Formats: sequence, structure tokens, C-alpha cells
Amino acid sequence: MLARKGFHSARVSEIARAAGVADGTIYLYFKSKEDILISLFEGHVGQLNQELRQSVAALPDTSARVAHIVRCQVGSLRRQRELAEVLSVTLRQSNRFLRQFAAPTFSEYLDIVAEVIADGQRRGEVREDISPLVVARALFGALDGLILTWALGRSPAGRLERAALQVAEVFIQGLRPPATS
Amino acid sequence: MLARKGFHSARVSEIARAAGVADGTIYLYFKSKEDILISLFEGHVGQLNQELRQSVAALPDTSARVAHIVRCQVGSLRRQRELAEVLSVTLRQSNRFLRQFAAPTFSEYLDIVAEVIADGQRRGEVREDISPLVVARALFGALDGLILTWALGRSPAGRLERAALQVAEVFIQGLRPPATS
Amino acid sequence: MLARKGFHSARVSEIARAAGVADGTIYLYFKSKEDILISLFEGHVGQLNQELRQSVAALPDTSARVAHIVRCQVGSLRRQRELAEVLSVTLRQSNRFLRQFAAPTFSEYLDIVAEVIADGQRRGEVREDISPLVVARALFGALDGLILTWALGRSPAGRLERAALQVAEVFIQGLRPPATS
Amino acid sequence: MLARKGFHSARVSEIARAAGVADGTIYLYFKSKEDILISLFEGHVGQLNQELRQSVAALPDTSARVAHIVRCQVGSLRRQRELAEVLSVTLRQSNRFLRQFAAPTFSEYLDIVAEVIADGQRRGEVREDISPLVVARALFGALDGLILTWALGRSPAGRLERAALQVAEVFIQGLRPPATS
DNA sequence: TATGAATGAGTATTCATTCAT
DNA sequence: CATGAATGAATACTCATTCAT
Repeated sequence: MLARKGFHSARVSEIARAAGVADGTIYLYFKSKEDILISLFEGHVGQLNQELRQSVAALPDTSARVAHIVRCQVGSLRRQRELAEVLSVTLRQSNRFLRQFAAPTFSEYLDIVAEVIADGQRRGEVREDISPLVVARALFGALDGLILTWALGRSPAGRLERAALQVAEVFIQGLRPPATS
Repeated sequence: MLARKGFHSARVSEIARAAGVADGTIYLYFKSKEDILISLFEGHVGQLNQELRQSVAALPDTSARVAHIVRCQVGSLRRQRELAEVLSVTLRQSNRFLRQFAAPTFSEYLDIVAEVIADGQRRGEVREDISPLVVARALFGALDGLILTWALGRSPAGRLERAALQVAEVFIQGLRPPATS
Repeated sequence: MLARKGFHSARVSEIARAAGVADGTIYLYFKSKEDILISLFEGHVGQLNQELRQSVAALPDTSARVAHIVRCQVGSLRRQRELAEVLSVTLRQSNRFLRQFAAPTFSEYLDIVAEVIADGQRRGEVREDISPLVVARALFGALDGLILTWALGRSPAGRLERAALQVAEVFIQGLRPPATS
Repeated sequence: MLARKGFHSARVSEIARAAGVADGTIYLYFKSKEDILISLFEGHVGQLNQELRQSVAALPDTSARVAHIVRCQVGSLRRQRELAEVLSVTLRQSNRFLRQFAAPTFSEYLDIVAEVIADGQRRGEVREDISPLVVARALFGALDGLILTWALGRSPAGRLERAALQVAEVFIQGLRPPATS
């Protein structure tokens, strides 16, 4: 709903109808229309963060971890094209949110990814000449770019996943330390 | 202006004042508020496309070309943080625009990048197991992610450029065909 | 309100204030500003039509019927000078309305009057050389002319009624078949 | 032009284009948009008044005079359906004008007609029990009603004229003093 | 006289939010 | 907890008018 119409186009009364409640009822659960969006985001990304924290450490090396991160980020959206659009597109529609873009939840996500990279550098699995945080942002952006066009288009979910894995491989290979002879 | 406030938050009268004209004058040059945004986008990306077309062919190999693309995309925004925000963030606020996301100008950009990759594959400089269009989208997204956080933050332009070059290197190395012994 | 200021001059917010509700509330009951006008018209003329239908048949001859029609049309407005102005003057301010001028409700009114005349012709009470519909339009127009100047002026209601009855007599006598010796 | 679109819908720039001049040029000849309308009215009705003044006195009796008035009022519009609409419909769209509805030019017209009736009463050709001014207003209104529907419809001009003559006959017969045996 | 680019006051309508029930 | 009728602030856009040329 939110996604099909975009956040600014979606009317609170439509959201309410879609949820099967009256307009006013929305305000028993959310402080404002914007709060609905923030809650969606925090819920989604928060869950993703939790998932990553629990699983990443168990994986043997950076390659496996990056592949896992990609699968998680993309996989969590795979079956909910609309949510994907909400998060990829619509989130950027809220000014107040934008000012919190480096907000805890999102920063946390970036930190988790950056830590994987930094750890890879310590292990000698990742080249030293790049900033872990830059990689985190670029990886997020790259997947976001895929998700955005996928969410707006009509390609099957499988195609998104395959594209994401290709991107994962580019990053994995691209992050490896240059072979020293 | 548009960028500081976001597109939906910016009032036409504010845009007019910032431009030093009366409200009505805006409508002598733009069909609607949304048209202002689209014009900005078409102008910027159109120029970028033209620039790329003219220069890419002259470059010797895919590595140089990818580095060039990155420099162009990022460099064209470097001195105009606000425009960066408009294009990276705000453009996604317009529904009509979103429906034209695969619009000529943007598609053209993707095609140019994809063609560089495809050509690289024909030359044996780029691994065959990835889709050129996927690379184009991912590269765009990765840079967009950097630009977004840069535009919203307060880092100096130099930092953006350095980050972008790191991303370029990751992609360049990541795209190389796996060494076959 | 509507009448004092004219339809185009009346602001929706003024109409709302006069009605003792908030601006937005108007739109719970009317589709648009123009709809307010159309509703007024349909309500007024519709009621007039109903009244005429119920009473005309019971009257013995065409003279009585014409007199009755005049009394009804004028009488229904007598105590609402402002409504008179709305209907006589302001209705002509709406283009969309004009295109529906032959709209059901008004056509119905003309048909009722025309049928009285046509029936009079069949009974031999009305001269045959005039078109019933022309009479209907002329009678409407004549009364409308009186109502218009009355509504805009400050004459007491009684004067309007007396004038209307004079017009009724002119029509009644004017419609009689010429005496055949 | 003015008529096809209505006065409120017609844009000054359209009027200018139709006249083959630039927007600003209009204001060399008219004080305001409303002034265009008033000028049209004054011009048309003023000419009608002049015409009536010159010809009415020469006619032998009230019947001939009423018939002449009708022919003049309707005839002057016959070939200009659009002007008819301007005068019949559009004039009522201007508030300032409405407040001048009893304005000199229109009052003059009513006075001319009323004087014909009053003179008829003095000659014994018109019944004494009706007010000359009421007749003037009713006659104007009756013709206005015909003209309005004619201007908005698509009937040929001849039909309007025939209808007007029927109305004239109704008035002429209706105004005659009741036969006293 | 004539132009037409620029103006900026003016307003219908929407829709997030509230609160009496 | 839930409702949904009522609210009223907020804003893109139009178009009559002006005036420098």
C-alpha cells in the first residue's frame, strides 16, 4: 500500500482502510504518519542487524561474510516487493528522517558491515587501501540500486537474487588484497 | 534550496525567492513544480551522458573507463553539494518521476556504462559471468550511496572523491576475469 | 451570503463561516464549490416541480393554472430574497451549469408549464398559433426578469407578488384564442 | 469568444489574441477586463435605445410599437449569437455591473418601453390595471429567456424570430383593455 | 501606439490530526 | 481500545495588470 503509492501519496485514511481500522485508530499505535515509516524502517533494518550480528561471527572468512550480508539484505526483501520500495525509495521522502539518516539503526547496519571489512583487513583477507566504512556505504548503495529498479519493475524475485550475487562476487574479488608476487 | 529543504518541503514561493523572481515567473519556464525537478535531473544527467559518450571511447581499457565514469559522476557533483542532494535524494520523492525511472535519460546513462562493461567482456578484460546492466546499476547505486551520505553530511568534497576512487578500484579489480593459471 | 456576494465573489471560507462550519467540512457535503450552487438549484427547482405536478391537475382551467404557476414560482422565492438572487443571477455564472442549462430539472420545469399550455390548446382555452414551449420559456423569463430586479433592489415582497400577478394576467389574456365572431 | 467561454472563463490574453493584438494593448482601450464587458453592453443596448427612440414615435399604435420593440431587441442579436450570449448570460456575471443593473443604459431601455405602454394607456389601447414598468421588465425578461436558450442551443436564427413574434402577440393581446360591452 | 515578460495577490481544495462518543 | 466526523492549516497555480522597451 504505502509502497504502491509512495509515502507522500499514501493517505492515512488509505493506510487505515488497508489495515482494516478506522483513521483515528492509527494514532493509537503511531505518533504520526511519519512515525509509521520510521517504525517500518527500524523494524526491518533492526531485524536485519540482529540477524547479521548472530550469524556473521560464525562464518569462516570475509568472502563468506560478504556473501551472507548480501543474501540477508536482499533476501529479507525478496518476498515483499512493496516493502522494498518503501525502504529503498520512500524512506528518502521524509526530511525529518533524512536528518536522522545516520540514525542509530542505519549507522548500526553500516558499522556491522564495516566491522566485517575491518576484521578482514586484520586477517589479511581484505586490501588495506580502502576504508571499511566506504565499502559499507558502497555495498549498501549498490544493493539499494538493484533493489530500487527491481521494486519498481516487474522482474521475478529470482532475478534480483542472482543480480545481487553477481554484485557480491564483484565486491569479494574487488576487496581481495592484490596478489603480491 | 531545493536540496536543503527537500522537494516536498520546498515551497514554490521559496524557490522563486531563491531565484530572485516572482512566484508566477517560475511558471513561465517550468510547467509545474515537478517539472523543475525533472528539468534539473535531465539537465544534469544529460550533460553527464554527453560527457561520457565523448570521452569513453578514447580511453585504452576498461579500467581507465570505469575510473573515468566514477570521476565524472562524482566530479560533476563535487562542487554542488545541494544539487547532489536534489538528484540523489529528492528525485525519489516524485511519484511521476519514479514511474519514469527507466526514463530515457537515466536509461541512457545505464546503457553507456553497461556498454563499457560489455565491451570489456568482448576484449577479455571483464569477467563473463556478470551482467553488464547489473554492474551499471550497482556502480550507480554504490556511488549514489556515497554521494547521499556525503551530501547530507559535512565532509569536504575531497573526501567524497577519495571514497569514490576506492570504490572504483574495488569494482575494477572485482570485474577482472579470475586469473586462470 | 452566496447571493449578496455573487457566486464567483463568494469565497468558500466565507460560505463555511456563514454555515458555522470549518472550510473542510463543506467538502463532506459538497463535491466542489460549484456543486453547492447546483445543489441549491436542484433543490429549489425540484421542489417547485413537485409542487406544480401535485396541484396543477386539480385546477379547473388554464387561467387558474397559469396564475398558480406564477404564484408558485414567485411565491417560493418571496421570503428568500437572497436565494432568488442565487437562482436568478448567480446560476448563470457557472459554465458547467450553463452547459446543463437544458438539464433535467430545468427542462422538467419547462415541460410542466408547456404541458399546461398544450392541454389548454386541446381544451380550446389557448390559441393554437403559439408553441407551448415558447410560452414556457417566455413566462419563465418574464418572471425571472421581475425577480432579478426585485432581488437586486429593495422593494418589499408584496410588490413583487403584485407585479407577478399583473404579468400573469397579461399572459392569461394574451393566450386566449382570439374571439371569433 | 467572450461568449463561447463565458466572461469569467475568458482570459484577457485570449481576448487579445482573438483581437489580433498583444495583451497589454487591450489596456490602451479598456480600463479593465470588466470594462470590456460594460462597453459591449453599453454599445449594444445604447444603439438599441437610439434605434427605438427614432422609430417608435412614428408607429401608429401600441401593437405596432410592441411588435417593433420585439423585432429590434431580438433582431439586433439575430446574427450574432455570441453577442447574445454575452449580453444575456455573461452580463450577469459581473458583480460591479449587477450593482449598476439599474444603470443608465438599461434603465433607459426600460423607460422607453414603459413609456410606450404608458402612452398606450393614455390612448386607451392598453389596460390600466398594470404597471408600465412591470410590463417593460417582463417583456425584456421573456425575450431574454428566449434569447438565452437560443444562444446556448443550436436552433437557426429564424426560429428565434418566430418565437419572439409569438411572444409579441401574446403581450399585444394580453395588454389590450378587456372588452367592455 | 504596441508589446509581452514579469508580476504577485488571491483561493479552492486536501488531508493529517483530533476528540467526543 | 476504537471510531470517523469535523477540523483548519497549508500551498501550487492562475491570470489580470503593469511597464520598460
